[in-house]
Amino acid sequence: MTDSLSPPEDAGVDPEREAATKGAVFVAAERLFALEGFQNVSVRDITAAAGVNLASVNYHFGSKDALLFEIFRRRTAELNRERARMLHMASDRHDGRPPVREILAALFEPPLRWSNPAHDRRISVQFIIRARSEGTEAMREVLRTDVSHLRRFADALIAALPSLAAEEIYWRLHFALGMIHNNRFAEFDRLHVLSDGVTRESDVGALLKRMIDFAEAGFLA
Amino acid sequence: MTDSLSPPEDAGVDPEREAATKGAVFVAAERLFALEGFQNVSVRDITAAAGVNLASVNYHFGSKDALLFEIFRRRTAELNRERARMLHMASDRHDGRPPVREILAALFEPPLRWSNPAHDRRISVQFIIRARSEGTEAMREVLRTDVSHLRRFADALIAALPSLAAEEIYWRLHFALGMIHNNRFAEFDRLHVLSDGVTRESDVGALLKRMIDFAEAGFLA
DNA sequence: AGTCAAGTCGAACGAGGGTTTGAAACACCC
DNA sequence: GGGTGTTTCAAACCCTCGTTCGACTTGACT
Repeated sequence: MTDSLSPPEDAGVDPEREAATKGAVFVAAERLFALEGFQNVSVRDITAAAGVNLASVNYHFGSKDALLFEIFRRRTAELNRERARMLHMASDRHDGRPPVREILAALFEPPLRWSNPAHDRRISVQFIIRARSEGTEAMREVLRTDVSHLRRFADALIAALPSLAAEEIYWRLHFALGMIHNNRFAEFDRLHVLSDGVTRESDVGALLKRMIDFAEAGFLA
Repeated sequence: MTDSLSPPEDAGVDPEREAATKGAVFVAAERLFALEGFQNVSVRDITAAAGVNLASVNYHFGSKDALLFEIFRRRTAELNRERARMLHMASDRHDGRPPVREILAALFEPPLRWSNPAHDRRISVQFIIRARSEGTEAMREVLRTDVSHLRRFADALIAALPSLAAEEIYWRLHFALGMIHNNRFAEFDRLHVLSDGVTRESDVGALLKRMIDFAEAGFLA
């Protein structure tokens, strides 16, 4: 959409390869928004962190809200694509009817894999989670109405659990999603305090297994 | 804490019975914050909705943030008190070692009962949920460090599940809490769209049972 | 009636915010 | 090398917001 402005026209999904300033703004904004919250970050904060001029945000993105929305669209698209890919592969492995456990893995693994401390997109995951509660009206409109991606998962779960009413599936899917959305830095901090340091957020592999175990049991109950 | 300012000194927890203006501000602010988000509501919005003068917020509460914090403290205290009461009753019924299901009921039922559309505190629940992601630094400090209330539940669960490592309990408690925090109006809207209107948020009794069933299965897995 | 503290009111202050502007710098092509 | 379109820059604009101020009203007590 905004690519018509950038001369190199890389036509790619890689933000860092765009016009240098635009990419720097994108990256700095995502980081600050994810760490500090949307309303707590000013355009001046972003441009200062990116080392570019104040007017860059409005020139390259139109407005602060449009910048936010563009980050949101790109990151959610990437996440949904990865989830759909995993679900599709699981479907292929099981003649179109994957078991609950693999459906949940397709739902949980992408955001959790990205949450690895060594991973670049750790910040993207926090951004997406934040968008869910602090997003602008435009973002919330998308989140509320665009459920096509979730429908694939709901349908797969309905097929995997034929004895369960569809209404039940929807509610349990809602619960499972809540488990993901709660994976904010602040919540990990609290858990760390509560458990006296026993829980280690860094071991995302173990966390993924725990989440799948918990949710699978809930679905099979 | 702020009672020293109100002449009638009702010494109660009922906000509406304070000095008329202060109570009106409290109620209007809670409602607006819960519905619109903390940063999207100005002091002018609050005082206009309450039908009082602009300066009332600073006169009665000190600052906008202090008003937010006072609402937060009162509502979380009420919620924690109710949860502790239910946990205590369950403990009495089972010689100090209540089963998982009753512990979860003590955790889930208070906020869900208050979420009933007919209930006054429906708005308070949404306020508390919002505080978790959009709260001020002071609120997040409390949420991060004051885990004494959760510890009671963690201990009860550890006692109820002696074969499970404490680390596992903490993680599963984290998941269960995520299920609650996801009960925002916006999330219910999305679920409603996804299920084509099958799911009914209004039936909180059925929702409570579904949540307990799901979480109990996860703990017993 | 007089006094004093508490509360209310309209008005203004000052800071911080997003956005706009117009000129300068740059890159590219004929 | 001139011309053209794009990008960068410093500065300013303009609005909203939280807060404060000083005067006025109210009510209780002496």
